[in-house]
Amino acid sequence: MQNRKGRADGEETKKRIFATAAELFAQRGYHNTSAKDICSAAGVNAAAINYHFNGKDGLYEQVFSAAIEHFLHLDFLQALDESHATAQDKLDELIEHVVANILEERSWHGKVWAREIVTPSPMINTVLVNEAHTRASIIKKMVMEASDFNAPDDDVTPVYALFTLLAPCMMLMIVNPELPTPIQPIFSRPQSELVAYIKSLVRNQYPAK
Amino acid sequence: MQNRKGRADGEETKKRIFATAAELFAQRGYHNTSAKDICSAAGVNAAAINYHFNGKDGLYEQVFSAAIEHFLHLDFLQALDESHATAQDKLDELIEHVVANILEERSWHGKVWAREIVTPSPMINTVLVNEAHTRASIIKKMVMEASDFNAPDDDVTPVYALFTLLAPCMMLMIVNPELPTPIQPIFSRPQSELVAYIKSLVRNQYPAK
DNA sequence: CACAATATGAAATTCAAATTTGAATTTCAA
DNA sequence: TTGAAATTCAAATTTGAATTTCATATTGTG
Repeated sequence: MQNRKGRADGEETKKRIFATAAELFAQRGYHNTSAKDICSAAGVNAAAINYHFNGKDGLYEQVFSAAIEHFLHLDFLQALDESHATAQDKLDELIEHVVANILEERSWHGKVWAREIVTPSPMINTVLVNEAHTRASIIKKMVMEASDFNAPDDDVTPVYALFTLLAPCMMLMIVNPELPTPIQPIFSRPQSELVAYIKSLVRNQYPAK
Repeated sequence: MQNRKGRADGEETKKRIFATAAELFAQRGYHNTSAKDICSAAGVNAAAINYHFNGKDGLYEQVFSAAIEHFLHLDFLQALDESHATAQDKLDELIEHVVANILEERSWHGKVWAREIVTPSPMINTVLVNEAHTRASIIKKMVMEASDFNAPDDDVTPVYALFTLLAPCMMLMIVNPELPTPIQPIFSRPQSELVAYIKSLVRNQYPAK
């Protein structure tokens, strides 16, 4: 019974629901996205979410897990950390990678993450402790190694350094580029310019090595 | 009939509902705050919101209007703009003012604003065009005057400058200090240190005058 | 072929939140 | 003191979203 293959399009429907839900959750957030919205956008029946994901919550949980898995992919970070490039080069590559990720058309991973920070669901605490902490440590280390600053007993310095990198990224993830905000022009600039901007922000904070 | 004075505590109840709602909307956002939550927290009957504010939407509208009115108060900005201090001093005072506002205990104005940016309600467009644009222009001008950078035809520069100031502020407004995020330590630092940090971020972006 | 497992769709149910209602209470002013 | 307007309250209703049900359709396998 377990390994019965089943009807061919089942998996297809499931994937379509997942993809649509990810987009919508990223765009509008959990509470502004009804199950019906997802189903009609995906062109499937209302019962499908329940059948495949055991309800809207279950669907969100899977979307969020995937977001964690893919945004700031741990393997990438660790490989970068262990590479033999100079600290400055590592940091540059990280920034390029992150900005590319954020600006990528239909990249929902970062947005789902960011929304979870702004309006946390019950799963946030575990995730922060398990996933975010590991990644943050690696990034903090990289940022500090690239500067001349040798963090003393006062170890809040790396946290500020991290903050300098995170704040503009978060902003880019969260603000809707369609809205006539004062920073809207930034969204139509070339990606390389944004990358250069963030690099300089991070570098100028402490004396460069 | 019009100028009949009416029952004494009516205004009082209305104020209490408003204050409670503002706190809750700031803390949890519109969709995570039920009308019943507001009423029971305010210790009033469920019908009161409808009676005084014509429903939850009407209440939110008033809270948001007040947030616009009080956060980055236009009079303050204009007075600062027209003062005879040096550009650098003006900018410093602005940053001090904003950070103080954000960190102030029970200051809901900025949070309601920030949430509206993240998850816009239908009123956002008008507000951005009418209110945000005016304020952003003044701030951009101040940031640019304080730097050595003379904006050429390429006028995206002031937008980046604004971004450098807004991003960390937005982050502070949005992230819940109770959550074990990687940047949590920042929330227990003295306010003066945060102010100094943001000042240096903004100053270092372009050659100081 | 036929049945067993899997998937879909439309309609019904459940559930929680917002709103409305109308009776009771308070206040003010004539 | 009495009546009209303002306010409060508890209960009922409405609304909208999520979930469940069940009848039906599809597919692979014995």
